[in-house]
Amino acid sequence: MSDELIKEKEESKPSISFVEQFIVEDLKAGKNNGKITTRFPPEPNGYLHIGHAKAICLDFGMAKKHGGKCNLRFDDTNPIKEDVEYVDSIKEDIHWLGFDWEVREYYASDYFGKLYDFAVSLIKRGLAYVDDQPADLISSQKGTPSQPGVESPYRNRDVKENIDLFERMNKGEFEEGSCVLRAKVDITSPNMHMRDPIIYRIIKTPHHRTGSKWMVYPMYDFAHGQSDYFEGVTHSLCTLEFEVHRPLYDWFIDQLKTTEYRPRQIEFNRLNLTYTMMSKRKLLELVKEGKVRGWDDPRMPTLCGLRRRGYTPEAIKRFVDLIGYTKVEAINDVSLLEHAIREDLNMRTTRVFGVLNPLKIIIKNYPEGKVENVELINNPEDESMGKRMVPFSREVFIEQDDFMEVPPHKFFRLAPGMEVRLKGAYIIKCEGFKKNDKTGIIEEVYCTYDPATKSGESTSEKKVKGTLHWVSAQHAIDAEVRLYDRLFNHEDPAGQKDDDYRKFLNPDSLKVLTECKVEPSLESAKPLEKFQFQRLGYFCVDYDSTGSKLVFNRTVQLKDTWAKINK
RNA sequence: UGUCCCGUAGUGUAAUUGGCAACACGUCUGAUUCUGGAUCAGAAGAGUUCAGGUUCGAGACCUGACGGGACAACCA
Repeated sequence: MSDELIKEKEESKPSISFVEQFIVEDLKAGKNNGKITTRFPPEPNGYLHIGHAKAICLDFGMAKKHGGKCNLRFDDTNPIKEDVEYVDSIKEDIHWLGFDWEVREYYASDYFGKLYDFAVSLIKRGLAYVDDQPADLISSQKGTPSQPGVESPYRNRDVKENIDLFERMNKGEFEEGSCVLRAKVDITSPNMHMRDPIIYRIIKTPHHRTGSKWMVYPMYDFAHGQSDYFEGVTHSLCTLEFEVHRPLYDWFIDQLKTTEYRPRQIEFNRLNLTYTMMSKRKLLELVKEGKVRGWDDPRMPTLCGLRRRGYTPEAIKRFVDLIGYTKVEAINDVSLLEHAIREDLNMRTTRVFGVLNPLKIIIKNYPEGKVENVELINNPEDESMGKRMVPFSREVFIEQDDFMEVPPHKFFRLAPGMEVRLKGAYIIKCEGFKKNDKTGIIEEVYCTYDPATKSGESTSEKKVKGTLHWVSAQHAIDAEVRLYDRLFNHEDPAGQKDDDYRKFLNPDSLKVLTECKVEPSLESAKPLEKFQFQRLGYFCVDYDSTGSKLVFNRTVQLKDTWAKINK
């Protein structure tokens, strides 16, 4: 290939998603004056999860890239399920991800008046009617996906009566469930959503924003598209399951529009991740049943859970970028998410020493009482992060896994007669150990060090295969470390027809280690601060930390080829 | 028995809109390394669900199968 060809290839634009292609086509065609406005429409009935992050990135991302705005709109049409608690957390999570709706914080409930008026207008045009039948009857008259529905006996009530009834519904004169307002579309349509959909129902539970002003609330299909319309949204991006709603979305817009402007719904695939699930209802169950410690349990796929786990917004956005937007219902491998966070944390975290399962090493020829401060590089990937001093002394802790009485082939760590380097300090040689005869546990290991091998000023030619992390016993700080594993031991726990997802909960998803030792520089670490514990993984200070006790969450392990060889 | 959507290496996405499949993750080599990390070099792995058709030429277009999914909440 010629240099020019290579250059051409490198400069060619990365492909854009089908969603963006539609947007670009619309913009080029001059639709809606060639402008773009999007919206992110969460229902305030739960916490945001990483699946929402995918939608947020698209909604805000497309608007920004093409010179438009993205509104935040709470889809709060069901007071029974919704709460302000969720509104606040949703706003916090969007900001944390790095997106901003500026002053455009809207609520579907802002439009209850307009929506009501539109409903009345439909009634007047003979396009909506009050149905007095009970829910199960209406439902059975709708037919099934393969059988057309039949008309309600109330379908042809006259306009005056319909208006009167609808007004009285809203005044609270009727019981919940006693009647509904339906759009008159096509009861025989092959699309169930077109079979005279219910557009208003009576709910007497007070709404978190409008209180008891309304007794009648619009259904999703009657609120969403219209809200888009009221806000001037041009591209209403949602997930695949709303594909069958689109004809109804368009039908309402047709009844509503007075100019050329119209919003367009485009559906993309939702995010599925292996070994977890995104159902808000099921996540709520995990919380309520105490299967996890709350919405922000670091094992949860919620944004607050990932945040507490040590994930960064950059890594999440990078991940979302990697998986793309298509119409294929896919399940994404968590290993890709883990790749994204490792890549990010590798560049930004300070390397520190932390020993999870301490084993004491006594260096017999190192003077008692002597302390040396050895210099360590904070991040080999980024020189500007500087260096720090770490105390070294006669007794240090190393990882239990780093010593074996009878080492297997290719074990480059400590074993009787073997030499290893204590990173940043000296090369030591194992001369013996103390073993508890009853338990078989190695309690202490005895070594000698070679003073000529000090890091940085070594006068020795000596080389060793293994380098260990360590913490000086007398200087070590105690810490608790929480190790997380996948919450479920099935790739698709919620997708098994015959089995409840609870059956697949991983009993080992949380391991708490309380005897850990970390280097003294971590003393003042604050919640959410992130580190690489050398040779182990990335860790993040938990909110549970107190002045006297540090608690760390393991975000993700480092790749471990030794563990792989060992299998 | 319906309508709609989808089907490209193990996984997720590409393929200049018809010119004989690329990237990322993962996997496996090797180099390097005071992190068995990172980095670097390289390899294996799909002939695009199947069968027809249109075409000089099809992953892409058409038809039909097959497979997966969505739709029967007074949820969103």
